[in-house]
Amino acid sequence: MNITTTLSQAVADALKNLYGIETDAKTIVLQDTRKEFKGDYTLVVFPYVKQARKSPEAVANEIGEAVKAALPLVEGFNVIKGFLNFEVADSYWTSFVAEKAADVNFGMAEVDPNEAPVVVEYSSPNTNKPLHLGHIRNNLLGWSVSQLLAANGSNVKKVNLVNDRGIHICKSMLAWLRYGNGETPESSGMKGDHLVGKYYVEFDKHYKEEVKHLMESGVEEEQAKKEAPLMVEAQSMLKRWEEGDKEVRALWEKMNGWVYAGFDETYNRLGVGFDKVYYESNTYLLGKELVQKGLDMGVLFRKEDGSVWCDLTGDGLDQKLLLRKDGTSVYMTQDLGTALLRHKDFGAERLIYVVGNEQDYHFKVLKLILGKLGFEWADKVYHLSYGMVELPNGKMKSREGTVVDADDLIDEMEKTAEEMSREHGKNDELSPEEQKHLYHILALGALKYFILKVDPTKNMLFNPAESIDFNGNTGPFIQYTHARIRSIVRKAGDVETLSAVSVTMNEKERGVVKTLHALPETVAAAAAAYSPAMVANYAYDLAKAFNSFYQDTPILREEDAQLKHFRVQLCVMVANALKNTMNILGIEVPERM
RNA sequence: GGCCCCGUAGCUCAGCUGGAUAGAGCAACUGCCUUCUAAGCAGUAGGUCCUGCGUUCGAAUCGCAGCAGGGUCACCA
Repeated sequence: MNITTTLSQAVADALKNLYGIETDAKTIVLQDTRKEFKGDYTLVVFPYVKQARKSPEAVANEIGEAVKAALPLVEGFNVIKGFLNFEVADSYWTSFVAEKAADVNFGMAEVDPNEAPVVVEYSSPNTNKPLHLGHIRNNLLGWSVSQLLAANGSNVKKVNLVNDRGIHICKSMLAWLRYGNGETPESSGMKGDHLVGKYYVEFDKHYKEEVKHLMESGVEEEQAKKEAPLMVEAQSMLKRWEEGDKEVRALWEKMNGWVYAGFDETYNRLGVGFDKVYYESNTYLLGKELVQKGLDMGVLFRKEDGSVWCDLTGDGLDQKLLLRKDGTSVYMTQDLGTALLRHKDFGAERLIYVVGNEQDYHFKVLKLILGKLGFEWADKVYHLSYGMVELPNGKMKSREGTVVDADDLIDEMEKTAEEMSREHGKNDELSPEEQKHLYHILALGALKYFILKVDPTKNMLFNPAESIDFNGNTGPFIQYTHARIRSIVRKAGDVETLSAVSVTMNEKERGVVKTLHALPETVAAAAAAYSPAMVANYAYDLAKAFNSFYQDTPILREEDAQLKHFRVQLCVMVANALKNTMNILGIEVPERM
């Protein structure tokens, strides 16, 4: 059993025996003892002094005595004001290391593939322009949360819902027909998604001119925006698409094909992927039967003009449109349909949507309506709502050209990683391929860590200069620590398994061991909070604890064989823990750098 | 304007269900490489935890009000 649960139980027993206070052991909180005091776990006794009718010091001492008598593992305790610090015997920590050192997956749960899956949707791009920094946060989060839930034992399925149809795609198609002169990714050497994005911008440029001209000839702005010939034509193209017009469909397939090739390249570089990809062109009609069902059930209603709505005023929200008066569906309608489809496809235990917080309202409504439609799994829908990424000079605006392109950013990071590595000159003996791979994982390590270390729910500032920093609280720092440890472990050769565990630890070793010990509970807490940031912070703490230990404690140079083995095993455990936690973040960790 | 989120060191961020003197990194300044990788370690300096009131033995954390910032309120997705 885990030491903290054992301790909690002993405390609960003591409370009952000493003062007749009945408590559930689970409600007893033990916190890590602060560094400046002696001890490992601290119980705050203030909550019990009233019932015990004694001073905090007296209560702490009495509980301390009782627990110490009950648990041999508790070697001693000290009391400072109302704080009871338990001192856990070294033997507990050393046997923990001896037991777990050989477990390369310590702290990582096994996944049962037969269990009902947790379905995570993320990425979900539009196919009219390339991926940018905002998408990067989404992709990294989606991937990492999937890894995190899997590390906590969930059977995770990652899905992507590609928005491959709609007016925005028609705009790119139309502009390409008009101004493209048959340009292709091959003919131009341009990545497919960038090429299509180029024509999306092109459309916007010409469209704005048309609107401007119309307004100059006296047309109202709103009217002009609707009447501009390009817009009219894009609309008619969308209509032809929906009617299955062969020509339009062929062009649509061609250009989407370019985009997918481009996306795949970016996904590969980012190291993310999916178990299943849905396309909106296949799912956008879903949800209409649900509307009928809702009408039959009386949870939806039809207005005089024929449009269908859901009344959410009883829930403190507005009325929500589900079918236009012409019978066509809206985003919400589709999302209801795809949720049902996904529920059926996977028999999912949970449906997680990694979508920015600007859609909080949408998902609130989605869950409500699913509930009203009688789906008991509505409360299994979880919107993993993440904050926006801002730049030092403000928000990203595609129209103002202030977007940070995903591919450019990765290129930039790789270039910097190469420069930094060459400067250090430690990797000259690696082959060119190995060097290239190293630069890649360092670049992505820096980028991913920079983004994932921030609490997902919070808006974050992306400062390009800081993101490529390789010192301090960064991905490369942790990668470096791993490489350093691996170097020691390689030099140590085969390490015997520790049999006797009677070593005396120094404070630095204790720090490392205790941090390692906290790995399983950290993963569990992070998974419960859907927060890769908690894992990132843990990895950083562990690396820091190790480096501090490494600095002034001999490992291979240690003469005492027992101690040396113990320390090497610590190294092995830390290396594994760093590798596994970084893997949760989608960050690869090098053997040397 | 209604609803939602947010405000911690010069900057970027931690601080879990309330607990001891609020912590890291960057930037600034000091030291430490003939010794297991200095992408490191050790240290100095830097705070009205936005403001006020309240709950409590105890508040950065909970509640209310105010101020500042952001998001959202489409027959767009």
